[in-house]
Amino acid sequence: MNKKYTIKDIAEIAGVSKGTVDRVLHKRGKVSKTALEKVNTVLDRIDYRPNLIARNLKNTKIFNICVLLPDPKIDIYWEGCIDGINDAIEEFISFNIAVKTYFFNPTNTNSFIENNEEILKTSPDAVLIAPLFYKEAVEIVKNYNALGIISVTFNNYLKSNVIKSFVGQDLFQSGKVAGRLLEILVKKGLIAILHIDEDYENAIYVQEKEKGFRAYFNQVNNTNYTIKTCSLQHPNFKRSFYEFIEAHPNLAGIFVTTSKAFQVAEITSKLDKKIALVGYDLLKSNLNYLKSFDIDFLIHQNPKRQAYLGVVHLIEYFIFDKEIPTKKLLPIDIINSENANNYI
Amino acid sequence: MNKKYTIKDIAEIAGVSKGTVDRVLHKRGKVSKTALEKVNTVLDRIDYRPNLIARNLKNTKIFNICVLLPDPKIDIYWEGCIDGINDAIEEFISFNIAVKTYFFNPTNTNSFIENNEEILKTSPDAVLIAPLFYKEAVEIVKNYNALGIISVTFNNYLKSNVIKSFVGQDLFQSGKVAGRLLEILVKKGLIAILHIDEDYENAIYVQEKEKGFRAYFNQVNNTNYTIKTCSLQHPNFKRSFYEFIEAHPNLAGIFVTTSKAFQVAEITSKLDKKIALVGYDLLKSNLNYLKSFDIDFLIHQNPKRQAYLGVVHLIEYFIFDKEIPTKKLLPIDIINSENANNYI
DNA sequence: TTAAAAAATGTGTTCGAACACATTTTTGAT
DNA sequence: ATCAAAAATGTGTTCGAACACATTTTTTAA
Repeated sequence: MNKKYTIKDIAEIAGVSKGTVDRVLHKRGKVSKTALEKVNTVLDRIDYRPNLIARNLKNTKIFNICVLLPDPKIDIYWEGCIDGINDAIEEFISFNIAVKTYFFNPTNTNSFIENNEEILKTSPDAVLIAPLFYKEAVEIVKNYNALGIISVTFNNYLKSNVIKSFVGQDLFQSGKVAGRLLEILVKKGLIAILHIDEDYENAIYVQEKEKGFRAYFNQVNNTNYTIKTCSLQHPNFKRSFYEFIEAHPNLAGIFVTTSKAFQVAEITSKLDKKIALVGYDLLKSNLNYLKSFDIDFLIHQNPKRQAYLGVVHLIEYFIFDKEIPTKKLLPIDIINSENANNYI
Repeated sequence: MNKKYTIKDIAEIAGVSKGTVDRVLHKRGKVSKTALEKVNTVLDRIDYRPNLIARNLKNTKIFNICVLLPDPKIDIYWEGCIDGINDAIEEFISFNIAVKTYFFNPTNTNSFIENNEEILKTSPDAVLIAPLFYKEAVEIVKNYNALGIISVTFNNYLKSNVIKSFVGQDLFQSGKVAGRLLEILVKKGLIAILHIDEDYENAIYVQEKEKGFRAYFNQVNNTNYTIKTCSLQHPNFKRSFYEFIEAHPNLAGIFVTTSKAFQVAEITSKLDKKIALVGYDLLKSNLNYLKSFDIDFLIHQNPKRQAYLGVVHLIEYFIFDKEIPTKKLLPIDIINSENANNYI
């Protein structure tokens, strides 16, 4: 382990006071050219790293981080985020960090906007935000930037040059993962890409998954398959899905692009032929069908870890002056009946 | 955020000096019953948590952690551990932690023992150890315990009541994961469990994988398969494997229990029929065959994260008085051609 | 009762970075 | 040359926990 230098050491070596060293390090106050050169000569020679422990003890400013995400009571997918956020809080409990979580109704843009107003009242230093509503989110982060508030997004990618960072999964690539899985599950026939309860035209993230899925089959140039997109909505989901099945007797596999594979499995599990099924997310109802082999694989988006990393990145930025990665992509976890328990 | 109390606050509320509060907190020196009660009454009322930042600034003892693992130059599987260890070091760079890594030759118990002697000379506070040599490792950790040195194992489980913790993968369960994967890959026929270059009688870890694999098929009671164990060694590996293939024309799938699936793929990729293949570990040579679909899945043991967690657990124990989990099992990551890049 | 020893308490210092403010030096104007 | 202002430097303090050591109080023995 290299010797750890202190400001006092540098002052002694350079022949100046610790006040002058401090002023050089922080470009603060006034320093003569002579003193500046003396100190910089020493700094060039040694690997000085400030004692971050000491720094944080002295600094009493509390950094205020807000998290804005959909209400897990309305969409259970987001439940793990709470744990992820709390893990981050606990890990940095000794540092001056305040983290506050706000939930918006994922079916109501007004809720999104109102919660944002509440957040602004707290004068946050940074906001971690799941930008479900694209248009509104773009305006919000622009406003943050104007106010000097750092914004980081997670789960849903938002193209914007004022966002500091994105934490999430490469959805295009996850579509390719699903493609490979379905290729193994099904030797030939029709594979449906199923969007459930999504406004397909506006849901960029399901489009990305579909693109990746199709790209996989283009890439391997496998002509044994027909791929068909199908977009179904509640409350007619069941009836529409039955009609789709009857209209496509060579249906062999289904790729569900949202968390709702369990709704498909509920129906396919009762058919007298096996239809392969790949979906997303470790909801309890999905897991039940995974364990009974009615769902073959799930792709884990790990919202808990997304939220955790989003908060940790911000904390480390404030506390340790650590660079925030522009984009942090999570692994694309493939889940089967036998490894599911390791991920929940 | 709750108010953070200091020792000074407690002293004021209790009507004693901060020295007395310190003595109560640390059961140090002498404290009268009266003062003890006064302070404890306050402590019962508030959630006092010491400022760990301040504590670590004052404490100048350097905790000495050693890591003993196989030489990645000899077995590349362990290469990621270096990065994992360095990540942990970097993350706690501001704390008084010294981490030193020692490599032993994984084919030579003397090397293991000699490195252990070197470690003992440094009077470590803790050792993270990959106990490849079961018998020798048991003696070593007993000695550590007698010397008050904390030992944590990773990757290979070692049954011992003096080891503080194990970080690794549930190998039995990983065998079940492989079972489910092979069940999907192959509808019927012979599946071989292949141990390559392992002294099967002594290699508990490949036995565990096999047990898990067989347990999966017992559990689903699927009679479409015959499962056969095969143990092959270099330098006759190729010849023996060809003989095995010719002796078993209905061979449909292979489960390789070690990192050496690439050696199998080298041969199966040239056959005029497809044999499904599931192996372990993201060695470059395995990844190449995964990308060309000659290996269908790999199970990632994530040695990097094992080493990282092992070191982090020790650091947090020393620095934050954090409990070390007795056993920390990593997720059993299923890797296909499309998500591999996310894990390397 | 008194003095010495033991018990108990209180005060000051340390860790290292950040920074306020006191003090010294330099510069510019008269 | 002198004085005032600006530039520059140095010293002290703060953050909170741990702990050494000075000081006070209580107990014990004669």
